Amino acid sequence: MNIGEVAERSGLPPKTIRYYEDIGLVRPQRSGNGYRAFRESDLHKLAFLGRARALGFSIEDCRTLLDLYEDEGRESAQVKAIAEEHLAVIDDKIAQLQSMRGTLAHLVRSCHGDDRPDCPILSDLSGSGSRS
Amino acid sequence: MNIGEVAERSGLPPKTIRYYEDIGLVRPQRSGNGYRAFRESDLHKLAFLGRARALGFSIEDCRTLLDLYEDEGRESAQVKAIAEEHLAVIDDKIAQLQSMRGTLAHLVRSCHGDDRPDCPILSDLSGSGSRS
DNA sequence: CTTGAGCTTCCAGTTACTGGAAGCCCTATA
DNA sequence: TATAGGGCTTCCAGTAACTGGAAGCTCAAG
Repeated sequence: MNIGEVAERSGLPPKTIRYYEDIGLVRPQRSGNGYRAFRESDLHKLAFLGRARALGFSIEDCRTLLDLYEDEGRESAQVKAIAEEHLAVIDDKIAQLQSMRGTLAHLVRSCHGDDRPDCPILSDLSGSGSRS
Repeated sequence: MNIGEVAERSGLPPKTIRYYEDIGLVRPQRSGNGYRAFRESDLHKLAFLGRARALGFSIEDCRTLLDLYEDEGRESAQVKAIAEEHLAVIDDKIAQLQSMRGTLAHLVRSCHGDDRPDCPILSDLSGSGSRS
């Protein structure tokens, strides 16, 4: 398989696939003409990576997960630990975004948004300590 | 004021303040010894930036907001538009994270997490189409 | 006069790609 | 057979917003 087909079947752009090879996540063979020659197992790995990335795992987490996937003697506890840690990170991010969202939504609501210059959003940013 | 005091009073690290000067967000004067000499107005700007960044505004948004803040003839509608756009971005991010969170939490719950190798998390990532 | 903290600049690294340029390879068609 | 195109290759640079670290100047205290 050439990279184009793998890209289509895995849903990853060719650039990303080449990048994943650069950083050692996949090791496709090469044809005589220099083209990458992907096996089904490479495609499988790339699809795995695509799903893991879609769940927000970092590249390094993905590398570890892939290693565990290929390690018949793994302990599922190791996988679960990574997932739980990642879940905690996601929860932190959500909490932070919701906090921002709260403040920002309040400010947006309080701004009349017309042609006049006075603006509670800017007042707040400039430090008028009116925390409601 | 030297950078150390400004850092303390604004809550921004010195490195960040120098970076903000590099990209033209603040323009402190210089003392004879080459040290940056910040005025109160610079400190005020930096605090403004700190708050805007804490709300998740991009640096370019911050630049625009700062310009609007200093423009006496601004229309509050311009500010509100930026804030609303940013709010929409935040909402998208939250939605995406919550979607990840849902899938991931489900997977974590379904993994026994012991010394055995079988793991629903890896099964899912590897593409066993068991979407429950 | 020395010591140490604080300041300076500059370079490199972070994350995970993405865009673009220059150029080879392969196939189909005129 | 010549050529046009699309796909493939590598390499370099850029993204966002800093952060770490090195080398070296400045200043105040003892």
